[in-house]
Amino acid sequence: MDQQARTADRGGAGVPGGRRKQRVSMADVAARAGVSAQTVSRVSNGHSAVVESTRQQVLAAMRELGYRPNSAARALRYGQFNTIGVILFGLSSTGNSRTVEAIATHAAAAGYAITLIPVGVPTQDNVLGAFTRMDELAVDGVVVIMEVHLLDAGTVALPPGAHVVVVDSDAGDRYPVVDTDQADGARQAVRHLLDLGHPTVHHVAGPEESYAASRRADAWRSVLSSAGRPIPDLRRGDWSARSGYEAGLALAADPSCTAVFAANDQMALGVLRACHESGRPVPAEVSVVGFDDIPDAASYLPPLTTVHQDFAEVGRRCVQALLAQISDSPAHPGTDLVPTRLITRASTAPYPSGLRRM
Amino acid sequence: MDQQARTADRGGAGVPGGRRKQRVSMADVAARAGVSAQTVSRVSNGHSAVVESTRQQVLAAMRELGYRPNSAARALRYGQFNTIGVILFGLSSTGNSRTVEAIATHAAAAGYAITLIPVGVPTQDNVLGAFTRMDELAVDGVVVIMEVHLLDAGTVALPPGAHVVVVDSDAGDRYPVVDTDQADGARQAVRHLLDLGHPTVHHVAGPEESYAASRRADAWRSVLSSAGRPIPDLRRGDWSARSGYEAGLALAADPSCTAVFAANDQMALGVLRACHESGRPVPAEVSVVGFDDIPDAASYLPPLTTVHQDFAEVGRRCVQALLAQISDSPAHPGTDLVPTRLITRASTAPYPSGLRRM
DNA sequence: CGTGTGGATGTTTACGCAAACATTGGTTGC
DNA sequence: GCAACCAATGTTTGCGTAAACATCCACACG
Repeated sequence: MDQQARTADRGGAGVPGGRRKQRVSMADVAARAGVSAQTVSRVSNGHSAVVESTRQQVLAAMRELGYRPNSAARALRYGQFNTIGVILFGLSSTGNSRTVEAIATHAAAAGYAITLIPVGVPTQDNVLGAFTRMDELAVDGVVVIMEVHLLDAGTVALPPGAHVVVVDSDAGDRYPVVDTDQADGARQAVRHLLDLGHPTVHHVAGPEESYAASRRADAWRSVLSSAGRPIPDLRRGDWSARSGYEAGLALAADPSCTAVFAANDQMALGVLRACHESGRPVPAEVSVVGFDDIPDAASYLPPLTTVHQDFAEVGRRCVQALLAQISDSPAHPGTDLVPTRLITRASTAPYPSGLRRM
Repeated sequence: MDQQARTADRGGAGVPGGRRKQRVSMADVAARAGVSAQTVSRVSNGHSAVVESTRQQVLAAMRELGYRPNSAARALRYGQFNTIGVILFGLSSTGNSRTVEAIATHAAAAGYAITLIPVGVPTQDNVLGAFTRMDELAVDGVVVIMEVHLLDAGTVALPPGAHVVVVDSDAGDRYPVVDTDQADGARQAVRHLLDLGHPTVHHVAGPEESYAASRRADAWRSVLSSAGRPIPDLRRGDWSARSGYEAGLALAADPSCTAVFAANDQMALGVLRACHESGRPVPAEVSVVGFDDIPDAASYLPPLTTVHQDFAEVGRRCVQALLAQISDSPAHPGTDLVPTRLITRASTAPYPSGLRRM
């Protein structure tokens, strides 16, 4: 009775109608092929020499049984999982999904899977919690994509000894950081507008907590300042087109405003709409530059001049840096900047311009 | 420096200078607390009764040593990983990232991590490969987000016995499917335009391979047909704003075209631009409806009337269905439709209209 | 021919955890 | 007062894998 029950819930009953996915193990393959489990292991990993005939037998057995190595066991044995963890705040935000996709792709190419933990609210506790979870999951390294000032402020200290790469942060003195060259991108944008003859450039910035937003705003300010131009009050949005629209309405109402640098394309879209509705044609009266170069930007009205960000490259470098760390161990703090470039489209024009309407 | 000895014989040899992240195991905690490993396990899982004083001692030891359970060992023991795999084609495509985010969030709430494998080119081999990888990773279930006709065509058969939920596919007869109610959304869009008095509705469809695109196009055709309206030739885009723009140029050149239903918001954006550039104001001369309700749509010129899709809900239901399957086992094929609703904004207007310009 | 040599394969063991079983010591019930 | 019992805790075992070590056998060489 006991015996039976024992066997039963072992193999897979328990649940009504439930055949527990009985995995095929090396032992099964070994039995089938008439060899030892170790030989199966050798074939599976191609390590030691196995005589060809044996090899074929084992392979055949594997095929017939549908054998798949169990990565849990492997991980237990090796202490590593061939998995990279990604902790991020907001997957749907413009660049993040593309960065993650690139990370996943490159990781996959190196035989790593990626495990994702989104953090809803970026508090210290949540980030640390995510890290703990990653630790339990025995990931080999972690990419933290956290645009907010959490890591740089030093409020959150990542577990020492863990392999980690940070994206979009100012923690370059303490962690290896991969980031888009925010400052240079913003400089290009502002200079472009200045070069067109605009006396100064207004800025619709991203939220205060955002590291990228600060960097862009800082660069904007510094270019204006070193060019000896007046620095208008900065308007803040929250990255959304709606917030850009609101800021844009205010800007459009100011006749002295002829050039706007929005900290991302969505907000630029909002500015475009605000200008349009306020009867200030773009680019005839107002020039607008965005940031990100999302695919849609080329189809805005008018097509948006913007700063192209190479998210895929960011992802690639993350994986590269992480893998280097995993195999080489020593992590070198420092910031790896991915260049940006200005894409000139139809939303910017020389100033002063003939008052042609668009 | 007892750590040295440990490190030396434990994992850390091999690599020069490599201190392999020496994990703290139950045995370590047990030793520290002066109890058996099993007791630590009991405390860790809160299963059997442990006397309070012992419990506290163990907890203290855990804290001091920074103990984290090793999920690899756990997975090996239990045969399951508390991980959900997500296989998808194109993370950055509009809805996917939001769906994935919702999946990750809900999965996390249930104590599951998610592992992501993006498939670059959706061929049978790649999908199967991803599945194999998931299998190796010993995930407990898999969500497949694959908008292309791969699964429905039956070309790709998912491994039987695996717990799986499919998003965005027509495989409802063979797998549990969670999907947005594409057909109903499209119907709402087309009816809306018809109700406004337009004699018929043109359609800019998504790519042929896309399941969602087919469903939307079918619904469009069926509404027109049952209303006894002429069915214009359908134009195909590839979801991008650019392709929408190209289709839009052709449409705008046709004076009989007064209403356009674009299969997604991006293409609608392109149509908007095409109409604008062709001097056919929206909505005065042409009404345009999109699909998805991406956040930006509200800021288009003019703000876009579109069909709202609840990606988060799709993600939620995926997890729910998958978890039910994991604990209950029997999977019931069938399609779970998440409702859509039309969001009326400024891109649609009655027809015929006074010829006011926008 | 015996002895070494080395290649092919088998056996043992440990990775960290937890279920099953064993042990201990203190109650309870008759 | 002793058997039956229970609660707290310890011991054994096995999950699937692969490194380390142990065998075995064929072949070469003195």
